[in-house]
Amino acid sequence: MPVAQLIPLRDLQSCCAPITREAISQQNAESLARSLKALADPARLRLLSMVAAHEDNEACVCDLTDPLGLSQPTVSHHLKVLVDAGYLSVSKRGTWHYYGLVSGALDSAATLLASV
Amino acid sequence: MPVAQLIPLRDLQSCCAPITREAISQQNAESLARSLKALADPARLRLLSMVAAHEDNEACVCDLTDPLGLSQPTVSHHLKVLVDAGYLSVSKRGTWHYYGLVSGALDSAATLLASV
DNA sequence: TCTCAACATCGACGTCTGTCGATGCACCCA
DNA sequence: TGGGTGCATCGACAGACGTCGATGTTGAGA
Repeated sequence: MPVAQLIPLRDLQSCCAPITREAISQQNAESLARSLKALADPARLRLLSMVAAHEDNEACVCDLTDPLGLSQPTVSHHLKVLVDAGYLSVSKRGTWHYYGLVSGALDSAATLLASV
Repeated sequence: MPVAQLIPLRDLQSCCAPITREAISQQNAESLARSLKALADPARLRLLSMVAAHEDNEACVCDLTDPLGLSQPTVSHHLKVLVDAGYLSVSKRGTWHYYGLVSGALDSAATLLASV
């Protein structure tokens, strides 16, 4: 087998291999980065997991604050970030605010990530 | 059908549903957050995608700087972050530094994320 | 050995982010 | 109607982050 078939032909003026497909667009990169930034915090990952660990996939702030070891305003802040990013939803019943998992949100983020 | 069967019985002293499984640990949350933080930036997502778009999944800095629209030190910084997080690897041939995808790294991050 | 090119590192800067105490708001109950 | 509770918002602060120009390092070639 000739060497030319073993080593792909390349433009020797360039240092790199040719491009074989489209890269992600700037807009899509910014959108995915925003979604990932909302998840890229240990407190928020634990909040998501703790909500998922509750029956019916919902929990109220009072049950999340103590196990997390953070102040109530900080927990509220993190929950707001997760709601704004579309991972959690809120429903208010009386004085309690119930945060619930948005089904499929985490999975679709993971799918987008794997396709980068 | 009795109401008791329509509305799940709950401890009325508590505001939330009971816990049905273990939440993620603090250590695992911090580890996953570090991995996600490395990805949670549009420039780094585009870098990963641009490397993946090159034949053989590798590219050198000079081919990444211009399309990204950032300065060479900034691109170098982002590449270092991706290498430190295990998403890229470097191989040096002469003056050129080739950044290559670490196979499976993105997928395993996506899998971890989906299991939160 | 000298120069040039590719890339990393350094130092500095403005901005964003995580955190908390203080405070405000809505709801329940006596 | 007044007090208490659950939660959000505000203001402030320290630390982390993204970016760039300047400079250092390493290898190739004259």
